[in-house]
Amino acid sequence: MTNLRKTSPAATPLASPVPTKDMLIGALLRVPAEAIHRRIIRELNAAGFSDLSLPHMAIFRFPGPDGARPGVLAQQAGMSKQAMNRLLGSLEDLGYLKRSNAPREGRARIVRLTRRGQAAFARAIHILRKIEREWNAELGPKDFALLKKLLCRVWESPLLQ
Amino acid sequence: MTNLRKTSPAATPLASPVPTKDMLIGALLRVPAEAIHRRIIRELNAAGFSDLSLPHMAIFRFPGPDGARPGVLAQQAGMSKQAMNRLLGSLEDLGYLKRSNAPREGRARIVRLTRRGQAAFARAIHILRKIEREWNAELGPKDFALLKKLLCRVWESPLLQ
DNA sequence: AAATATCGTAAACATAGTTTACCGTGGTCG
DNA sequence: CGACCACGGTAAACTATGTTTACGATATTT
Repeated sequence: MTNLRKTSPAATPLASPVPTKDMLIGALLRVPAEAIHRRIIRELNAAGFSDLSLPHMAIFRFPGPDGARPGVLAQQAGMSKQAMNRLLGSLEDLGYLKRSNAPREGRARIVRLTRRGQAAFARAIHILRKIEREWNAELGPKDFALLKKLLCRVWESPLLQ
Repeated sequence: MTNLRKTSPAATPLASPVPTKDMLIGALLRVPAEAIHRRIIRELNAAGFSDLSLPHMAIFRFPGPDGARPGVLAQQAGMSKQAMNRLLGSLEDLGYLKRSNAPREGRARIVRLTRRGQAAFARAIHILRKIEREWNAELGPKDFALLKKLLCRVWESPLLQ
């Protein structure tokens, strides 16, 4: 009679009931990409970085922000400099990084990960490697390597405008 | 001297300067998936559906919402029922769909695409097929089919929790 | 030196999501 | 049967996060 949870919070997406044969490349890429994304945050949260949320992942991802300039990070993430700056401010408040002035360039700034920031980033890489091992086991080493190679070719091609 | 644009709006993400060899599966999937996502919205907007925005894509995607129930759509999209309902309301206001009561089940509702909604969904599929043709030409038919097949295997595997 | 472009920042605003709460229907079990 | 409760959907308040607009400081150009 106490009002328990009667609402559905955000959950991991449900797989669609449609045969995979008919699926187009959009869904085939999007769904696993999102699954990985969510899992990284989940495990990062469980690993002591519970103050990191989804949008922070725009920074703790591939090449990592260490040594980069805010504007470049914004461009890589596909968001405005202002939005990126807000994110950076938030992560600075949380103790994951700091912004300092670039040497010899008064207007530029440089992002530096703190020790905690480095730990979180290393952890994210660790989780990703664990995921890669799982995929490797499921698909087999040859096919997994093949999948990555094909995706690399997409990356290097002019397809991604 | 009039205040022209001095700010960087959201742009398409910049490719990172790191060799693809070192990239992990997360980025390899995420970046092309996002590129496709953005392109579909862009072309949908250009094709006369300029009132559709990014979040609407949670509905106009793979199996399509026609005949589905709001709660199921929410689960598939990985968001709360309330958020999905807001989206559905927005799309209903824009004339893309309507919600009606399900027959024989007083509490359930059914989403139905209007003619305009069907047109938009068909257009999205059309754009995706065009993208597939481009990938097919770039990678070669064999390798593109292989890529899709491998992604299907991922989909069917228990990897995507 | 003045004009202008660039990098970073800040505040106002808009959008979109979660949390909290509720209504009506349908099933369950005393 | 009737009380209870689970379930699908909805609405409002709150929160988070992004864009728009605007600006300050530094570098560059003329």
